[in-house]
Amino acid sequence: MGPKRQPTLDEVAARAGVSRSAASRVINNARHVSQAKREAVERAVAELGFVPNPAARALANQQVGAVVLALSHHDPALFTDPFFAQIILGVNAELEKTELELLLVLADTAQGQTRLQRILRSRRADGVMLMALHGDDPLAALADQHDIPVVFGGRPLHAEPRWYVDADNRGGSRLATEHVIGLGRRHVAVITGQMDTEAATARHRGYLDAMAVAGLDPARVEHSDFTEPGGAAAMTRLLAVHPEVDAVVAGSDAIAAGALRALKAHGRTVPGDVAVVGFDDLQTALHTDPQLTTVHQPVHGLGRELAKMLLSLIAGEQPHPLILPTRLVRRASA
Amino acid sequence: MGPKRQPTLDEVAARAGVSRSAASRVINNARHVSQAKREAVERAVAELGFVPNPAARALANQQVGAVVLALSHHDPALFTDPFFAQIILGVNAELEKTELELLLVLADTAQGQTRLQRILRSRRADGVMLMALHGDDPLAALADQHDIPVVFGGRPLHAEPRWYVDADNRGGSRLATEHVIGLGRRHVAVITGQMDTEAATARHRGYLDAMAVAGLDPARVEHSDFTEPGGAAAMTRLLAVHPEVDAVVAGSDAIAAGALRALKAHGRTVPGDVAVVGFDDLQTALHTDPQLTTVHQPVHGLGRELAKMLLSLIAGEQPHPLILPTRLVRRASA
DNA sequence: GGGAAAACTGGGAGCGCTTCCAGTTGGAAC
DNA sequence: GTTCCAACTGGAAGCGCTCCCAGTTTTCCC
Repeated sequence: MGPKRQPTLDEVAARAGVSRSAASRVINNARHVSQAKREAVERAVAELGFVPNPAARALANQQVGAVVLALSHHDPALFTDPFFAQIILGVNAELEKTELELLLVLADTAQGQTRLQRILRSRRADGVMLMALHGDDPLAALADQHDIPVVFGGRPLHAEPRWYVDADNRGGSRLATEHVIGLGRRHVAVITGQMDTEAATARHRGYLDAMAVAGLDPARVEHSDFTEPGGAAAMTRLLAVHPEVDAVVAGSDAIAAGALRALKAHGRTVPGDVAVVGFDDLQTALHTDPQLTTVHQPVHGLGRELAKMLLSLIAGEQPHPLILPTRLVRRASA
Repeated sequence: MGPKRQPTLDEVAARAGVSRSAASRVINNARHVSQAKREAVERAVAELGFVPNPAARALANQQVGAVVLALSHHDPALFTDPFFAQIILGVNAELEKTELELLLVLADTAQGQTRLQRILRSRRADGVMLMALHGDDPLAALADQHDIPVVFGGRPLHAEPRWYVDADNRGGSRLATEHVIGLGRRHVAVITGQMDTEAATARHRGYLDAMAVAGLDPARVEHSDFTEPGGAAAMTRLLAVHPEVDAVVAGSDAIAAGALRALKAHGRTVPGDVAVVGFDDLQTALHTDPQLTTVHQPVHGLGRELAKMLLSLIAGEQPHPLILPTRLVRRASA
């Protein structure tokens, strides 16, 4: 920590022997600067190690040079899910191409909500990405209340936002269900995530779709959260109520991992006695025993598209909502 | 997105019938404001929904109201480790008590490095938390190059930063090793993380400490990265070279999980044939089969302490480096 | 009731950068 | 040589907020 103040544009201009305006034009490589002055300024910039002050820039420009990624989840433990890590990586990958910084807001608590509100109101960012909304989430309404672009990752339960990126949850889940039915399983159960999320309900619908087409009874259902312990607990309940179950379509890989553990504890073999299909296709799916047959959703891509959509919105374009395809990945568990 | 411009301090002042200075004093609840004016201003603020513009504030104040958490890792996949999620949660928990925003920088690529440089130079943040440095990491040197507080999470390999928070890696690893020795194991191996990290080398040293005390041969060592596949590969190598191994001290839970998988694949039972001890005590440790005996390190707490240290540094205090205790958690694998 | 100390008050000068605008310049065309 | 136009140039006015400071009002003692 040496107290060296950063040089200002004025100092750069002085050193280069030009006016501040000219220097500014060079920095922003605008037109109307002669080659000579441009080079002089560039030299001065390099020599002084000048970096424009973002606060001053933001003030003059009315743009901040930062966007926020808000992760809304009621349970901090959920943030531990590699899903979010992949989203962040995806967003980051896209942002790295720009000069924009990433503000991370964990809007789980009431604290976080207020925080996000404040950010929106005060123009601390040029745009917002909002992830994983629960049904009662007040964040959803925030979008059109403020003069700032907001894109959604996934959809809120009871609203269709103007801009969002989502995965084809329903289609993917249908694929998964069809797969186990194709395997000859007839007592197919489903373990959902929180039903106050769009993802969980859509995946449940996919299951219903497939079961209806096959003419099978879709009544074997347990609700859970998106965690491993939740999945294990749900599986245990399922075995108690429907001991005949011979396949499980899980709402996520974590749930499937939990189900696997519970099945093993109850002496059932996988996929022998019970076939299990997950959803997400994260690293976890490779580390279970047996490895998980699962529905792949492009999580990293979702993050990237989220960022891209926001960028194009900030650039004044009018992007279309996006639904990314999902596909079945066959491994050992089904 | 309604184009409602946010009100400015001037408008608030006008509405409250006071000067801008007075209004500013109220906002920052400084002294020298009569009760009457204070209330008038507060009313105006509420009515107008005024929120101070951070850019203007930053410009006038010379403080930004944001800190950055920089995660340096050479492999994006590593970021997926729940370890980082916990760190982020811990940091966030502490930051929520303040008005500071969190800037997330993934400094894995050269891009990220430049980015961090730029942030430091341009005073885009009031402080920096730097995590997980590899030995050759140029980030380490950044600390004292700029007039901005920097605290380290973990230590760089060849440097002792002025301010850091770390876990007692050496002590924890020694505990783990002593534990398996106490179990009667004599052919104790170690699988390390990347040896260009301080954490991995310190944990290796802990193993050496315990082996020396017990008078055992500390030569069974394999190096790996901190991932599950890495752990599995290392375990396989270990079995090939030292088939007599009866205990493994792993450099992380992920490594241990991989080792477990490899052991099972090679027909060894755990803990029967081989005892396995992990390090971290993250969720993963509960989801392996058998559940992992492991060294607990307070990751969330590490994040919190990291943030607290930075805050106190920003507040002008001189905090001391901190080493958080680790402890052995006994479960089924050893 | 007088005087000094304490408590307010608002004007104004920045913080560092962008950008409008009224000039200048330098050629090319005539 | 003019004339004109496009390409430059730099002064100046902000962007919204903080804070110093000189001036004004209150409050408090004796």
